[in-house]
Amino acid sequence: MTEKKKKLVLVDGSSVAFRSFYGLMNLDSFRNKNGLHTNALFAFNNILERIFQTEEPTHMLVAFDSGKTTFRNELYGNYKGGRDSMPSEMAEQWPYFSVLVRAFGGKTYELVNYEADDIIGTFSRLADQAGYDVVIISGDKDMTQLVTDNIRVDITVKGVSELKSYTPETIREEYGLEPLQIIDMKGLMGDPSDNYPGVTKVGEKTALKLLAEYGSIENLYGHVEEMKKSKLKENLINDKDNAFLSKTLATIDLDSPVTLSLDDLAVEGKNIDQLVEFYREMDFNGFLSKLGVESEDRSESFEEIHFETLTEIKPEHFSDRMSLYVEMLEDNYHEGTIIALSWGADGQIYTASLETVLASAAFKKWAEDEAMEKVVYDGKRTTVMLHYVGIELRGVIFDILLASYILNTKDNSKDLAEVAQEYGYNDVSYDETVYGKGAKQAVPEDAVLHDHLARKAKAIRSLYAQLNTELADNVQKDLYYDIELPLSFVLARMEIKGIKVDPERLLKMKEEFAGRLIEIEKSVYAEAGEEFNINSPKQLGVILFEKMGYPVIKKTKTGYSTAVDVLEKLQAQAPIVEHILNYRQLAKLQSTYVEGLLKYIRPETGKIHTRYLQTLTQTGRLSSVDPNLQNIPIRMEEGRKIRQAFVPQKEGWKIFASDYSQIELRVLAHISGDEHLREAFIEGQDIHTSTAMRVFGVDKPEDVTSNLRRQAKAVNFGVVYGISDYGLSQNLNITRRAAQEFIDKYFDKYPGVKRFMEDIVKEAKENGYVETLFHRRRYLPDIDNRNFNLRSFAERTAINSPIQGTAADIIKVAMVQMEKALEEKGLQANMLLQVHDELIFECPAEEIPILAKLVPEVMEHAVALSVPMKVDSNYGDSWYEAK
DNA sequence: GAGATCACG
DNA sequence: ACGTACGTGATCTCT
Repeated sequence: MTEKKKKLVLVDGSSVAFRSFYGLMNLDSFRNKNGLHTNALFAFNNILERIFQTEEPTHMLVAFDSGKTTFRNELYGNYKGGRDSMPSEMAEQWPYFSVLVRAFGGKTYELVNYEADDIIGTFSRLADQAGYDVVIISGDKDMTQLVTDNIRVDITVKGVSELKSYTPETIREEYGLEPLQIIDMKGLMGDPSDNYPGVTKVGEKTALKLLAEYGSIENLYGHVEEMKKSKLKENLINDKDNAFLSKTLATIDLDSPVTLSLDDLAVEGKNIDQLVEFYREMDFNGFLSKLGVESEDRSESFEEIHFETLTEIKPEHFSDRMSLYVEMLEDNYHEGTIIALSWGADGQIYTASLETVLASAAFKKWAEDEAMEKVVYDGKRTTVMLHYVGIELRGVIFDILLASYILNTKDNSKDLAEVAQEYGYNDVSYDETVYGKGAKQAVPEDAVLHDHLARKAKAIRSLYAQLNTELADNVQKDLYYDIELPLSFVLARMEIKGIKVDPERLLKMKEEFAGRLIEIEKSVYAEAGEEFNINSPKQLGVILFEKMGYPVIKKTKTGYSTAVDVLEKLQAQAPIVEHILNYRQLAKLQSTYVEGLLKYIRPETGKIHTRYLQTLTQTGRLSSVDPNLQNIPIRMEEGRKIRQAFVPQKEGWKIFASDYSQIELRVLAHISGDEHLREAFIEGQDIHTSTAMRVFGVDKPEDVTSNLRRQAKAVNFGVVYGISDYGLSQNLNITRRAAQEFIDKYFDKYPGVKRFMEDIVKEAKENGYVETLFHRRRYLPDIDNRNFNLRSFAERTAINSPIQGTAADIIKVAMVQMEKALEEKGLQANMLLQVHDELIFECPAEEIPILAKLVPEVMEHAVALSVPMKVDSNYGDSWYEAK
């Protein structure tokens, strides 16, 4: 047996610790019982776990910077000068990083006068020479200078959740440089974060260009006089000293006087006792459970809970304002099975099996009694689950999950324990701990199960007052009580009602598509000269760009892009592309819509019951799953025919649909107050034509060509998305410069919109969040991030969220009112679907004239804006015909 | 489980 | 200089 090759993992402890800290900036939610912040330790633990799992190192070292000054300060006094001191939230965690590493069985090391980089550089060289495989993990790209055939460098991206690997090949690909030339690049660029200058006005692009030509700083300066006169040449000459100094500073010392040998770095294996102790100290209960010690230890640390598991339920087991929890492991409550239930109030908690509950009249009576108020966790889910066992839940006055989502859209876990912990309540286990996950998921013995459910019932009841107060503090009680909570029950009824889908229609399409797919496949193979999997972008890329030699237009992380916009650019020169596009379109329809939907038709009723996720999106929109009925094709006629399968539930009934016209732009007109945008809506103009006239200086609407209108439409969309020149240029296939001109023109003509955009970003910076008209919040922690990408994204989000979110608020109000109106008028019509700005109903044919008046009436006046709302309606024998 | 692609607003 | 349009979900391939 050959010995396994030795593998050394070197972690840049200081840099990864900081990345952990800033990557998981949710400071408030990561504190242990003593108030110590633990966010960075939590993230650091994750990365250590991943290292041991994926790399399986035989040797390992985590290096830390030591002290304030190093030999580099002797070369350059200002080295790393001007840095803010470590935030106190980080400083208090600092001593624990090495404790954690040692518990994992790894070594830590620091060396006076040297940085972590130098320790790592030195050991990587030693290990490379000794024939080890070496992996370096850091948040600092400078490390890539250490890459060799045996040394790989992984740099953290997105906090620490992702790593990007650098090998000699990837460095050549990305920079066109050999690893050692990274030092020259840094020399020319300098490093603002380490506070040393390079050559004035030289950034990455220029540095790469220079190195492509001259190879190194030394050679560059050997030939600098031969360069033709330019600002660049001047700067290079002036800053020569800087360039050489900063190259020296950027060079990692491969020969630092380390006092350990490679053998000292051998991995010792996890010290479970130390890990358990550490996790307990930090309150990392999730990690404890992964060690398999959680359940006993954790429940020991729990307060004892008093509850009764009933085998016979009587009226005295109920009182007003109790919590209610119904347990089911499946996500999809339309087809899952209830395991058991729990309910109660202070000092009076009960649990019972489903069988026991169904055998008693008392439970049903209490559950259905509107006057008996209940607090729940996920009211919609609870309502639907109980409906399927013949109980119509009423009297729900508070939903913890829904409230938590309103308070912070990020706090929306389906596991009650996670949300509870967010609010400082820890006396309840995670579902994963109790039930396990994946293939190992199972219901535990009754004692454990009922204890878990009793704790949930207690948690729900305890959290109610706290969340209610926070809603009041945030001025969100109206949003919660008048919109979201009533809506959850409207949605429950829509889901339960379901929509009828004609399987015959879909089966016909399936057959037709199958035949055509085979034909198209043949054409593709004929053009390509071989058979391959057209569904594989990887294989398709090889055929298109290697075998057939078409020009590469765009690349993805993993290879060639074969997305539509790329293929369309090839269409003129590549006959195969037409077939591929046809294939893609049909394959999508076939797998996602024809076959996909058929799977969801319930044979007993012929209906599909989607689930709306009310606590998922960051803007307040709904989403739809299992199946998604909010993305049924409409843009292409071929796909639109799918809608022919969506029909009314009864003979002689019709499908009726109403949609808001331009709701987001109307919302923008309202909240920005821009007079020109408002005027266009008040006067009932076509908004894109009106924008075209103003932006392109056209006097009469009839002179706006379809092309101008199309461009204006793209600009309008761009505005709603938080416009950027690049985004618009991509969308319109024009130059960035032209796009920027459009944008400038637009802002010139719609100054109110411009002001809104500036103000809302300012507001986000001041408050840390933005709001809709109804005070729905979205927190934007990245709004001040030093990373340009993250910050820009947060800024665009600050612009878009109040617009998209207010539109979502409006249709939600309309839905609540709509259901009430249908009820009051005693109509048979059912509201079935919501697709962001439209509502779809079914009704007897004779009710069509009533709906045609009632629905737009309700939708248009659900909310009064400073511009009118407009709603268009249609109806027919299927969803397809309601267009 | 992630990435690419494509369906919708 | 940076590298992008905003919000979603399902399916397929591939590691």
